[in-house]
Amino acid sequence: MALTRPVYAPDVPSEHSTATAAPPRPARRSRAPRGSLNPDLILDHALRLLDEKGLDAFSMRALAEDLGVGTMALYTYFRGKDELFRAARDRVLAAYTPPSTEGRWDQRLRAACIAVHDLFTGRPAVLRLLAESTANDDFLDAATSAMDRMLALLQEGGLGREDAARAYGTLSRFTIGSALREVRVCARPEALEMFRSRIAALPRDRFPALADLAPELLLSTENGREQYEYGLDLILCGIRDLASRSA
Amino acid sequence: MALTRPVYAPDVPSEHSTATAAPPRPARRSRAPRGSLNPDLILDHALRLLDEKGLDAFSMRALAEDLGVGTMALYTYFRGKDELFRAARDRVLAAYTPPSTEGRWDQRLRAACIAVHDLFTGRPAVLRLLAESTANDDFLDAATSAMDRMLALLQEGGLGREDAARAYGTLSRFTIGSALREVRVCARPEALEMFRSRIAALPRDRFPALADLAPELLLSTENGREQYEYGLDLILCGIRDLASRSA
DNA sequence: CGGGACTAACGTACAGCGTACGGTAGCTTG
DNA sequence: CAAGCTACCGTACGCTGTACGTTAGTCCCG
Repeated sequence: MALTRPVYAPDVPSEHSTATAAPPRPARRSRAPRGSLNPDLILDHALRLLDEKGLDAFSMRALAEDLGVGTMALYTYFRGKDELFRAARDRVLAAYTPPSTEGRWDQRLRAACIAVHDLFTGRPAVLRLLAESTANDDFLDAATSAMDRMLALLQEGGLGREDAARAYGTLSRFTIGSALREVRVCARPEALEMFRSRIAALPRDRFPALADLAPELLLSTENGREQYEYGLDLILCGIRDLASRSA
Repeated sequence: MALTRPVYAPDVPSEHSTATAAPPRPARRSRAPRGSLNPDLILDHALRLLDEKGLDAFSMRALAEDLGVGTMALYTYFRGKDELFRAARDRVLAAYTPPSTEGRWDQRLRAACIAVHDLFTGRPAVLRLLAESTANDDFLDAATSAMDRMLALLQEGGLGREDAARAYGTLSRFTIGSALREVRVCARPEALEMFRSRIAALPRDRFPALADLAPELLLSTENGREQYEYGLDLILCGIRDLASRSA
Protein backbone atom coordinates (compact mmCIF):
# COMPACT_ATOMS: atom_id res chain seq x y z
CA MET A 1 0.00 0.00 0.00
CA ALA A 2 1.05 3.60 -0.41
CA LEU A 3 3.56 2.08 -2.74
CA THR A 4 0.87 0.98 -5.12
CA ARG A 5 -1.55 3.79 -4.59
CA PRO A 6 -4.05 3.64 -7.44
CA VAL A 7 -3.18 6.24 -9.94
CA TYR A 8 -6.21 8.43 -9.74
CA ALA A 9 -6.94 8.08 -6.04
CA PRO A 10 -7.16 11.55 -4.49
CA ASP A 11 -4.74 10.47 -1.78
CA VAL A 12 -7.04 10.73 1.19
CA PRO A 13 -4.56 10.83 4.03
CA SER A 14 -6.71 8.78 6.39
CA GLU A 15 -4.54 10.04 9.22
CA HIS A 16 -7.46 9.37 11.54
CA SER A 17 -6.41 5.77 11.70
CA THR A 18 -4.79 5.20 15.06
CA ALA A 19 -1.96 3.23 13.49
CA THR A 20 1.53 4.34 14.44
CA ALA A 21 2.20 5.99 11.13
CA ALA A 22 2.85 4.05 7.91
CA PRO A 23 4.92 0.95 8.59
CA PRO A 24 8.45 1.10 7.20
CA ARG A 25 7.81 4.20 5.11
CA PRO A 26 9.74 3.75 1.85
CA ALA A 27 11.16 7.25 2.21
CA ARG A 28 9.06 8.67 -0.54
CA ARG A 29 11.11 11.31 -2.28
CA SER A 30 9.25 14.36 -3.42
CA ARG A 31 9.52 15.15 -7.10
CA ALA A 32 12.77 16.94 -7.91
CA PRO A 33 12.39 20.41 -9.40
CA ARG A 34 12.49 20.89 -13.10
CA GLY A 35 16.06 21.96 -13.84
CA SER A 36 17.79 19.71 -11.36
CA LEU A 37 19.36 17.41 -13.94
CA ASN A 38 21.67 17.72 -16.92
CA PRO A 39 24.13 15.42 -18.66
CA ASP A 40 27.22 16.96 -17.11
CA LEU A 41 25.87 16.73 -13.59
CA ILE A 42 24.91 13.12 -14.14
CA LEU A 43 28.37 12.27 -15.48
CA ASP A 44 30.02 14.04 -12.55
CA HIS A 45 28.16 11.92 -10.07
CA ALA A 46 28.58 8.77 -12.13
CA LEU A 47 32.35 9.18 -12.27
CA ARG A 48 32.53 9.93 -8.57
CA LEU A 49 30.50 6.85 -7.78
CA LEU A 50 32.62 4.72 -10.09
CA ASP A 51 35.85 5.94 -8.55
CA GLU A 52 34.61 5.55 -4.99
CA LYS A 53 32.62 2.34 -5.06
CA GLY A 54 33.91 0.66 -8.17
CA LEU A 55 32.23 -0.65 -11.28
CA ASP A 56 30.56 -3.58 -9.58
CA ALA A 57 28.72 -1.45 -7.05
CA PHE A 58 27.47 0.93 -9.71
CA SER A 59 23.85 0.80 -10.76
CA MET A 60 21.38 3.16 -12.34
CA ARG A 61 19.34 3.06 -9.16
CA ALA A 62 22.35 3.93 -7.01
CA LEU A 63 23.31 6.77 -9.31
CA ALA A 64 19.78 8.17 -9.24
CA GLU A 65 19.67 8.02 -5.48
CA ASP A 66 23.02 9.75 -5.28
CA LEU A 67 21.54 12.51 -7.38
CA GLY A 68 18.37 12.62 -5.31
CA VAL A 69 16.28 11.75 -8.30
CA GLY A 70 14.08 8.95 -9.58
CA THR A 71 15.82 6.23 -11.52
CA MET A 72 14.00 6.79 -14.76
CA ALA A 73 14.89 10.46 -14.81
CA LEU A 74 18.34 9.41 -16.01
CA TYR A 75 16.82 7.99 -19.15
CA THR A 76 15.83 11.45 -20.24
CA TYR A 77 19.51 12.17 -20.87
CA PHE A 78 21.00 8.82 -21.75
CA ARG A 79 19.49 6.02 -23.73
CA GLY A 80 20.67 3.53 -21.14
CA LYS A 81 23.56 2.36 -19.03
CA ASP A 82 25.79 1.63 -21.99
CA GLU A 83 25.43 5.08 -23.48
CA LEU A 84 26.06 6.64 -20.09
CA PHE A 85 29.22 4.59 -19.69
CA ARG A 86 30.44 5.53 -23.12
CA ALA A 87 29.87 9.19 -22.34
CA ALA A 88 31.74 8.84 -19.06
CA ARG A 89 34.63 7.17 -20.81
CA ASP A 90 34.81 9.87 -23.44
CA ARG A 91 34.70 12.56 -20.82
CA VAL A 92 37.69 11.04 -19.04
CA LEU A 93 39.62 10.59 -22.26
CA ALA A 94 38.90 14.18 -23.18
CA ALA A 95 40.83 15.25 -20.10
CA TYR A 96 44.03 14.16 -21.81
CA THR A 97 46.46 17.05 -22.07
CA PRO A 98 49.47 16.52 -24.27
CA PRO A 99 52.70 17.02 -22.34
CA SER A 100 55.28 19.65 -23.19
CA THR A 101 56.65 19.63 -26.68
CA GLU A 102 60.34 19.97 -25.95
CA GLY A 103 63.18 17.55 -26.30
CA ARG A 104 64.02 14.91 -28.85
CA TRP A 105 61.29 12.92 -30.59
CA ASP A 106 61.82 9.86 -28.44
CA GLN A 107 61.70 11.87 -25.25
CA ARG A 108 58.46 13.46 -26.34
CA LEU A 109 57.03 10.11 -27.33
CA ARG A 110 57.95 8.76 -23.94
CA ALA A 111 56.22 11.64 -22.18
CA ALA A 112 53.10 11.22 -24.29
CA CYS A 113 52.85 7.55 -23.42
CA ILE A 114 53.30 8.18 -19.74
CA ALA A 115 50.59 10.81 -19.84
CA VAL A 116 48.16 8.30 -21.31
CA HIS A 117 49.15 5.70 -18.76
CA ASP A 118 48.61 8.10 -15.89
CA LEU A 119 45.28 9.14 -17.31
CA PHE A 120 44.20 5.51 -17.30
CA THR A 121 45.43 4.58 -13.87
CA GLY A 122 43.88 7.71 -12.43
CA ARG A 123 40.44 6.34 -13.22
CA PRO A 124 40.42 2.66 -12.37
CA ALA A 125 36.73 2.04 -13.00
CA VAL A 126 36.81 3.85 -16.31
CA LEU A 127 39.81 1.84 -17.40
CA ARG A 128 37.75 -1.27 -16.92
CA LEU A 129 35.11 0.18 -19.18
CA LEU A 130 37.80 0.84 -21.73
CA ALA A 131 39.19 -2.65 -21.56
CA GLU A 132 35.76 -4.16 -22.00
CA SER A 133 34.57 -1.95 -24.79
CA THR A 134 34.33 -3.59 -28.14
CA ALA A 135 35.12 -0.46 -30.05
CA ASN A 136 38.67 0.23 -31.07
CA ASP A 137 39.63 1.79 -27.83
CA ASP A 138 42.28 4.23 -28.81
CA PHE A 139 40.24 5.56 -31.63
CA LEU A 140 37.61 7.47 -29.75
CA ASP A 141 37.22 11.05 -30.74
CA ALA A 142 38.81 12.18 -27.55
CA ALA A 143 41.87 10.01 -28.01
CA THR A 144 42.38 10.75 -31.67
CA SER A 145 44.70 13.68 -31.15
CA ALA A 146 46.95 11.68 -28.85
CA MET A 147 47.11 8.98 -31.49
CA ASP A 148 47.94 11.45 -34.22
CA ARG A 149 50.63 12.98 -32.09
CA MET A 150 52.32 9.69 -31.38
CA LEU A 151 52.26 8.66 -35.01
CA ALA A 152 53.80 11.97 -36.04
CA LEU A 153 56.57 11.54 -33.48
CA LEU A 154 57.34 8.05 -34.73
CA GLN A 155 57.63 9.34 -38.28
CA GLU A 156 59.74 12.24 -37.08
CA GLY A 157 62.07 9.61 -35.64
CA GLY A 158 62.53 8.25 -39.12
CA LEU A 159 60.31 5.18 -39.04
CA GLY A 160 58.66 4.10 -42.24
CA ARG A 161 54.92 4.09 -42.67
CA GLU A 162 54.38 0.48 -41.71
CA ASP A 163 56.82 0.60 -38.84
CA ALA A 164 55.19 3.70 -37.43
CA ALA A 165 51.77 2.08 -37.47
CA ARG A 166 53.02 -1.07 -35.82
CA ALA A 167 55.17 0.65 -33.26
CA TYR A 168 52.14 2.66 -32.31
CA GLY A 169 50.13 -0.53 -31.91
CA THR A 170 52.82 -1.94 -29.67
CA LEU A 171 52.93 1.09 -27.43
CA SER A 172 49.17 1.20 -27.19
CA ARG A 173 48.84 -2.47 -26.30
CA PHE A 174 51.57 -2.31 -23.72
CA THR A 175 50.12 0.82 -22.18
CA ILE A 176 46.66 -0.59 -21.71
CA GLY A 177 48.01 -3.91 -20.47
CA SER A 178 50.16 -2.10 -17.93
CA ALA A 179 47.41 0.18 -16.74
CA LEU A 180 45.10 -2.76 -16.35
CA ARG A 181 47.60 -4.69 -14.28
CA GLU A 182 48.39 -1.67 -12.17
CA VAL A 183 44.76 -1.02 -11.42
CA ARG A 184 43.84 -4.64 -10.78
CA VAL A 185 46.91 -5.64 -8.82
CA CYS A 186 49.58 -3.11 -7.98
CA ALA A 187 47.20 -0.60 -6.47
CA ARG A 188 45.30 -3.19 -4.41
CA PRO A 189 46.87 -4.02 -1.08
CA GLU A 190 44.90 -7.24 -0.73
CA ALA A 191 45.99 -8.45 -4.17
CA LEU A 192 49.59 -7.62 -3.34
CA GLU A 193 49.32 -9.48 -0.07
CA MET A 194 47.98 -12.52 -1.86
CA PHE A 195 50.84 -12.35 -4.32
CA ARG A 196 53.31 -12.15 -1.47
CA SER A 197 51.91 -15.17 0.33
CA ARG A 198 51.62 -17.25 -2.82
CA ILE A 199 55.16 -16.54 -3.87
CA ALA A 200 56.43 -17.44 -0.44
CA ALA A 201 54.64 -20.78 -0.49
CA LEU A 202 56.16 -21.96 -3.77
CA PRO A 203 58.11 -25.21 -3.80
CA ARG A 204 61.61 -24.05 -4.53
CA ASP A 205 62.58 -27.26 -6.25
CA ARG A 206 59.82 -27.09 -8.86
CA PHE A 207 60.10 -23.37 -9.59
CA PRO A 208 63.71 -22.46 -8.90
CA ALA A 209 63.95 -19.27 -10.91
CA LEU A 210 60.68 -17.95 -9.62
CA ALA A 211 61.42 -18.65 -6.00
CA ASP A 212 64.87 -17.21 -6.40
CA LEU A 213 63.63 -13.94 -7.87
CA ALA A 214 60.75 -13.54 -5.45
CA PRO A 215 62.01 -10.34 -3.82
CA GLU A 216 62.64 -8.64 -7.14
CA LEU A 217 59.27 -9.70 -8.49
CA LEU A 218 57.55 -8.31 -5.45
CA LEU A 219 59.41 -5.05 -5.70
CA SER A 220 58.61 -4.51 -9.33
CA THR A 221 54.99 -5.44 -8.77
CA GLU A 222 54.59 -2.97 -5.97
CA ASN A 223 55.63 -0.02 -8.03
CA GLY A 224 53.47 -0.10 -11.11
CA ARG A 225 54.43 3.26 -12.50
CA GLU A 226 58.15 2.53 -12.38
CA GLN A 227 57.54 -0.87 -13.96
CA TYR A 228 55.64 0.84 -16.75
CA GLU A 229 58.47 3.23 -17.49
CA TYR A 230 60.90 0.33 -17.51
CA GLY A 231 58.92 -1.55 -20.11
CA LEU A 232 58.34 1.59 -22.09
CA ASP A 233 62.07 2.16 -22.29
CA LEU A 234 62.57 -1.41 -23.44
CA ILE A 235 60.16 -0.80 -26.31
CA LEU A 236 61.63 2.59 -27.11
CA CYS A 237 65.00 0.94 -27.32
CA GLY A 238 63.65 -1.34 -30.00
CA ILE A 239 62.03 1.57 -31.79
CA ARG A 240 65.25 3.58 -31.78
CA ASP A 241 67.05 0.59 -33.17
CA LEU A 242 64.50 0.48 -35.96
CA ALA A 243 64.92 4.19 -36.60
CA SER A 244 68.67 3.99 -36.82
CA ARG A 245 68.43 1.13 -39.27
CA SER A 246 66.04 3.07 -41.50
CA ALA A 247 68.39 6.05 -41.56
CA MET B 1 -0.53 -22.71 -9.80
CA ALA B 2 1.34 -25.92 -10.17
CA LEU B 3 4.38 -23.75 -9.93
CA THR B 4 3.53 -22.50 -6.48
CA ARG B 5 1.72 -25.49 -5.17
CA PRO B 6 1.80 -25.26 -1.37
CA VAL B 7 4.38 -27.64 -0.14
CA TYR B 8 2.31 -29.92 2.00
CA ALA B 9 -0.92 -29.73 0.03
CA PRO B 10 -2.01 -33.23 -0.89
CA ASP B 11 -2.14 -32.14 -4.50
CA VAL B 12 -5.79 -32.69 -5.16
CA PRO B 13 -5.80 -32.78 -8.91
CA SER B 14 -9.16 -31.12 -9.35
CA GLU B 15 -9.12 -32.36 -12.87
CA HIS B 16 -12.88 -32.14 -12.83
CA SER B 17 -12.52 -28.53 -13.84
CA THR B 18 -13.40 -28.29 -17.48
CA ALA B 19 -10.28 -26.24 -18.20
CA THR B 20 -8.26 -27.33 -21.21
CA ALA B 21 -5.41 -28.82 -19.22
CA ALA B 22 -2.84 -26.71 -17.41
CA PRO B 23 -2.20 -23.48 -19.30
CA PRO B 24 1.32 -23.01 -20.72
CA ARG B 25 2.95 -25.87 -18.80
CA PRO B 26 6.40 -24.63 -17.80
CA ALA B 27 8.05 -27.73 -19.23
CA ARG B 28 8.65 -29.33 -15.88
CA ARG B 29 11.90 -31.25 -16.11
CA SER B 30 12.01 -34.54 -14.33
CA ARG B 31 14.70 -34.94 -11.73
CA ALA B 32 18.07 -35.84 -13.22
CA PRO B 33 19.55 -39.13 -12.03
CA ARG B 34 22.07 -39.20 -9.27
CA GLY B 35 25.42 -39.35 -11.04
CA SER B 36 24.63 -37.01 -13.89
CA LEU B 37 26.82 -34.17 -12.69
CA ASN B 38 30.46 -33.65 -11.80
CA PRO B 39 32.83 -30.70 -11.79
CA ASP B 40 34.57 -31.59 -15.03
CA LEU B 41 31.34 -32.02 -16.93
CA ILE B 42 30.09 -28.70 -15.63
CA LEU B 43 33.30 -26.96 -16.66
CA ASP B 44 33.18 -28.54 -20.11
CA HIS B 45 29.74 -27.15 -20.74
CA ALA B 46 30.57 -23.81 -19.15
CA LEU B 47 33.58 -23.31 -21.42
CA ARG B 48 31.63 -24.33 -24.46
CA LEU B 49 28.87 -21.89 -23.59
CA LEU B 50 31.37 -19.14 -22.94
CA ASP B 51 33.13 -19.69 -26.23
CA GLU B 52 29.93 -19.93 -28.22
CA LYS B 53 27.70 -17.28 -26.68
CA GLY B 54 30.18 -15.07 -24.90
CA LEU B 55 30.53 -13.93 -21.35
CA ASP B 56 27.52 -11.64 -21.42
CA ALA B 57 25.10 -14.37 -22.42
CA PHE B 58 26.34 -16.71 -19.73
CA SER B 59 24.24 -17.35 -16.67
CA MET B 60 23.90 -20.08 -14.10
CA ARG B 61 20.41 -20.78 -15.36
CA ALA B 62 21.58 -21.07 -18.95
CA LEU B 63 24.40 -23.38 -17.94
CA ALA B 64 22.04 -25.57 -15.94
CA GLU B 65 19.61 -25.78 -18.81
CA ASP B 66 22.42 -26.68 -21.15
CA LEU B 67 23.26 -29.51 -18.79
CA GLY B 68 19.63 -30.56 -18.50
CA VAL B 69 19.69 -29.96 -14.79
CA GLY B 70 18.14 -27.67 -12.20
CA THR B 71 19.99 -24.42 -11.54
CA MET B 72 20.76 -25.12 -7.93
CA ALA B 73 22.34 -28.45 -8.73
CA LEU B 74 25.42 -26.51 -9.84
CA TYR B 75 25.86 -25.20 -6.34
CA THR B 76 26.64 -28.70 -5.15
CA TYR B 77 29.94 -28.46 -6.98
CA PHE B 78 30.80 -24.78 -6.96
CA ARG B 79 30.22 -22.26 -4.24
CA GLY B 80 28.90 -19.81 -6.82
CA LYS B 81 29.51 -18.18 -10.16
CA ASP B 82 32.83 -16.67 -9.15
CA GLU B 83 34.28 -19.96 -8.05
CA LEU B 84 33.05 -21.63 -11.20
CA PHE B 85 34.69 -18.93 -13.31
CA ARG B 86 37.95 -19.25 -11.45
CA ALA B 87 37.92 -22.99 -12.00
CA ALA B 88 37.20 -22.52 -15.70
CA ARG B 89 40.04 -20.05 -16.00
CA ASP B 90 42.46 -22.37 -14.25
CA ARG B 91 41.43 -25.25 -16.45
CA VAL B 92 42.19 -23.23 -19.58
CA LEU B 93 45.51 -22.04 -18.24
CA ALA B 94 46.40 -25.59 -17.34
CA ALA B 95 46.24 -26.43 -21.03
CA TYR B 96 49.45 -24.46 -21.57
CA THR B 97 52.12 -26.64 -23.09
CA PRO B 98 55.61 -25.21 -23.17
CA PRO B 99 56.99 -25.11 -26.71
CA SER B 100 60.08 -26.94 -27.82
CA THR B 101 63.25 -26.27 -25.93
CA GLU B 102 65.67 -25.78 -28.79
CA GLY B 103 67.43 -22.71 -30.04
CA ARG B 104 69.00 -19.73 -28.34
CA TRP B 105 67.53 -18.32 -25.11
CA ASP B 106 65.85 -15.42 -26.89
CA GLN B 107 64.30 -17.66 -29.51
CA ARG B 108 62.91 -19.90 -26.81
CA LEU B 109 61.63 -16.92 -24.86
CA ARG B 110 59.91 -15.69 -27.99
CA ALA B 111 58.25 -19.03 -28.56
CA ALA B 112 57.09 -19.21 -24.94
CA CYS B 113 55.47 -15.77 -25.17
CA ILE B 114 53.70 -16.61 -28.39
CA ALA B 115 52.36 -19.81 -26.88
CA VAL B 116 50.83 -17.84 -24.03
CA HIS B 117 49.39 -15.29 -26.43
CA ASP B 118 47.81 -18.00 -28.54
CA LEU B 119 46.42 -19.69 -25.48
CA PHE B 120 44.71 -16.44 -24.51
CA THR B 121 43.31 -15.54 -27.88
CA GLY B 122 42.04 -19.07 -28.32
CA ARG B 123 39.58 -18.53 -25.48
CA PRO B 124 38.14 -15.04 -25.81
CA ALA B 125 35.62 -15.28 -23.01
CA VAL B 126 38.14 -16.72 -20.60
CA LEU B 127 40.57 -13.97 -21.43
CA ARG B 128 37.97 -11.49 -20.30
CA LEU B 129 37.72 -13.32 -17.02
CA LEU B 130 41.47 -13.11 -16.73
CA ALA B 131 41.55 -9.41 -17.41
CA GLU B 132 38.88 -8.74 -14.83
CA SER B 133 40.20 -10.93 -12.09
CA THR B 134 41.67 -9.13 -9.15
CA ALA B 135 44.18 -11.82 -8.41
CA ASN B 136 47.65 -11.57 -9.83
CA ASP B 137 46.75 -13.05 -13.13
CA ASP B 138 49.92 -14.70 -14.20
CA PHE B 139 50.45 -16.23 -10.86
CA LEU B 140 47.79 -18.87 -10.88
CA ASP B 141 48.99 -22.34 -10.14
CA ALA B 142 48.56 -23.32 -13.73
CA ALA B 143 50.62 -20.44 -15.06
CA THR B 144 53.39 -20.73 -12.55
CA SER B 145 55.54 -23.03 -14.61
CA ALA B 146 55.35 -20.75 -17.64
CA MET B 147 56.43 -17.88 -15.44
CA ASP B 148 59.32 -19.82 -14.00
CA ARG B 149 60.43 -20.84 -17.45
CA MET B 150 60.47 -17.31 -18.77
CA LEU B 151 62.39 -16.02 -15.79
CA ALA B 152 64.98 -18.76 -16.21
CA LEU B 153 65.41 -17.88 -19.87
CA LEU B 154 65.90 -14.22 -19.06
CA GLN B 155 68.59 -15.09 -16.57
CA GLU B 156 70.14 -17.46 -19.04
CA GLY B 157 70.39 -14.49 -21.37
CA GLY B 158 72.54 -12.77 -18.79
CA LEU B 159 70.06 -10.35 -17.24
CA GLY B 160 70.53 -9.44 -13.61
CA ARG B 161 67.95 -10.31 -11.00
CA GLU B 162 66.09 -7.02 -11.12
CA ASP B 163 66.19 -6.80 -14.87
CA ALA B 164 64.86 -10.32 -15.25
CA ALA B 165 61.91 -9.59 -12.99
CA ARG B 166 61.08 -6.38 -14.80
CA ALA B 167 61.55 -7.72 -18.27
CA TYR B 168 59.17 -10.50 -17.35
CA GLY B 169 56.66 -7.92 -16.15
CA THR B 170 56.96 -6.11 -19.44
CA LEU B 171 56.40 -9.20 -21.53
CA SER B 172 53.46 -10.25 -19.42
CA ARG B 173 51.78 -6.84 -19.63
CA PHE B 174 52.29 -6.57 -23.33
CA THR B 175 51.01 -10.07 -23.92
CA ILE B 176 47.79 -9.59 -22.05
CA GLY B 177 47.24 -6.16 -23.57
CA SER B 178 47.74 -7.59 -27.04
CA ALA B 179 45.49 -10.57 -26.49
CA LEU B 180 42.80 -8.32 -25.13
CA ARG B 181 42.95 -6.03 -28.12
CA GLU B 182 42.97 -8.92 -30.51
CA VAL B 183 39.94 -10.49 -28.94
CA ARG B 184 38.00 -7.27 -28.57
CA VAL B 185 38.86 -5.72 -31.90
CA CYS B 186 40.97 -7.60 -34.39
CA ALA B 187 38.85 -10.73 -34.33
CA ARG B 188 35.52 -8.87 -34.58
CA PRO B 189 34.47 -7.96 -38.08
CA GLU B 190 32.00 -5.36 -36.89
CA ALA B 191 34.63 -3.64 -34.75
CA LEU B 192 37.03 -3.64 -37.68
CA GLU B 193 34.38 -2.17 -39.92
CA MET B 194 33.72 0.60 -37.44
CA PHE B 195 37.43 1.33 -37.28
CA ARG B 196 37.59 1.50 -41.03
CA SER B 197 34.70 3.92 -41.35
CA ARG B 198 35.90 6.13 -38.52
CA ILE B 199 39.38 6.40 -39.92
CA ALA B 200 38.03 7.30 -43.33
CA ALA B 201 35.91 10.10 -41.89
CA LEU B 202 38.78 11.87 -40.17
CA PRO B 203 39.48 15.51 -41.03
CA ARG B 204 42.86 15.31 -42.70
CA ASP B 205 43.87 18.80 -41.66
CA ARG B 206 43.41 18.16 -37.96
CA PHE B 207 44.96 14.69 -37.86
CA PRO B 208 47.47 14.63 -40.70
CA ALA B 209 49.67 11.77 -39.53
CA LEU B 210 46.73 9.60 -38.65
CA ALA B 211 44.90 10.15 -41.90
CA ASP B 212 48.11 9.62 -43.81
CA LEU B 213 48.85 6.29 -42.18
CA ALA B 214 45.30 5.00 -42.36
CA PRO B 215 46.03 2.07 -44.69
CA GLU B 216 48.95 0.85 -42.62
CA LEU B 217 46.99 1.17 -39.39
CA LEU B 218 44.16 -0.86 -40.85
CA LEU B 219 46.50 -3.53 -42.05
CA SER B 220 48.25 -3.92 -38.74
CA THR B 221 44.96 -3.96 -36.91
CA GLU B 222 43.55 -6.68 -39.06
CA ASN B 223 46.31 -9.10 -38.34
CA GLY B 224 46.54 -9.33 -34.58
CA ARG B 225 48.93 -12.22 -34.37
CA GLU B 226 51.48 -10.59 -36.69
CA GLN B 227 51.17 -7.34 -34.78
CA TYR B 228 51.87 -9.21 -31.57
CA GLU B 229 55.02 -10.75 -32.92
CA TYR B 230 56.17 -7.38 -34.16
CA GLY B 231 55.80 -5.81 -30.72
CA LEU B 232 57.35 -8.83 -29.08
CA ASP B 233 60.42 -8.43 -31.25
CA LEU B 234 60.63 -4.78 -30.34
CA ILE B 235 60.70 -5.70 -26.66
CA LEU B 236 63.12 -8.56 -27.22
CA CYS B 237 65.40 -6.12 -28.98
CA GLY B 238 65.45 -4.02 -25.84
CA ILE B 239 66.05 -7.07 -23.70
CA ARG B 240 68.94 -8.23 -25.85
CA ASP B 241 70.41 -4.78 -25.58
CA LEU B 242 70.17 -5.06 -21.81
CA ALA B 243 71.77 -8.48 -21.89
CA SER B 244 74.69 -7.34 -23.99
CA ARG B 245 75.29 -4.42 -21.66
CA SER B 246 75.34 -6.66 -18.59
CA ALA B 247 77.87 -8.94 -20.20
C1' DC C 1 15.12 -57.36 4.00
C1' DG C 2 13.69 -53.23 6.45
C1' DG C 3 14.99 -48.72 7.85
C1' DG C 4 17.85 -44.96 8.90
C1' DA C 5 21.50 -41.76 7.34
C1' DC C 6 23.68 -39.30 3.83
C1' DT C 7 23.68 -36.27 0.14
C1' DA C 8 22.92 -35.07 -4.95
C1' DA C 9 19.53 -32.79 -7.24
C1' DC C 10 16.11 -29.56 -6.84
C1' DG C 11 11.99 -25.80 -6.20
C1' DT C 12 10.94 -21.73 -4.31
C1' DA C 13 11.71 -17.20 -2.96
C1' DC C 14 14.08 -12.88 -2.51
C1' DA C 15 16.64 -8.92 -3.43
C1' DG C 16 18.62 -6.59 -6.93
C1' DC C 17 19.38 -5.38 -11.81
C1' DG C 18 18.25 -2.62 -16.53
C1' DT C 19 14.61 -0.51 -18.67
C1' DA C 20 9.78 -0.19 -21.45
C1' DC C 21 5.84 2.18 -20.80
C1' DG C 22 2.79 5.46 -19.44
C1' DG C 23 1.35 9.04 -16.00
C1' DT C 24 2.04 13.64 -13.87
C1' DA C 25 3.42 18.07 -12.76
C1' DG C 26 5.35 22.34 -13.69
C1' DC C 27 7.21 25.70 -16.95
C1' DT C 28 6.38 28.09 -21.27
C1' DT C 29 3.87 30.08 -24.63
C1' DG C 30 -0.30 31.92 -26.62
C1' DC D 1 -6.09 31.50 -17.86
C1' DA D 2 -5.70 27.54 -20.85
C1' DA D 3 -3.02 24.39 -23.62
C1' DG D 4 1.04 22.03 -24.75
C1' DC D 5 5.39 20.36 -23.99
C1' DT D 6 8.57 17.68 -21.62
C1' DA D 7 11.44 16.71 -17.41
C1' DC D 8 10.74 13.84 -13.89
C1' DC D 9 8.92 9.66 -12.09
C1' DG D 10 6.18 5.05 -10.48
C1' DT D 11 5.20 0.73 -11.75
C1' DA D 12 6.04 -3.53 -13.77
C1' DC D 13 8.52 -7.15 -16.31
C1' DG D 14 11.95 -10.28 -17.17
C1' DC D 15 16.28 -11.21 -15.94
C1' DT D 16 20.18 -12.17 -12.57
C1' DG D 17 22.79 -14.84 -8.43
C1' DT D 18 21.91 -17.55 -4.66
C1' DA D 19 20.02 -18.70 0.53
C1' DC D 20 17.25 -21.98 2.32
C1' DG D 21 14.82 -26.02 2.91
C1' DT D 22 12.81 -30.24 0.55
C1' DT D 23 12.97 -34.46 -1.89
C1' DA D 24 14.52 -38.71 -3.53
C1' DG D 25 18.17 -42.11 -4.76
C1' DT D 26 21.67 -44.91 -2.64
C1' DC D 27 24.14 -47.39 0.59
C1' DC D 28 25.05 -49.36 4.81
C1' DC D 29 23.85 -51.42 9.10
C1' DG D 30 21.06 -54.37 11.86
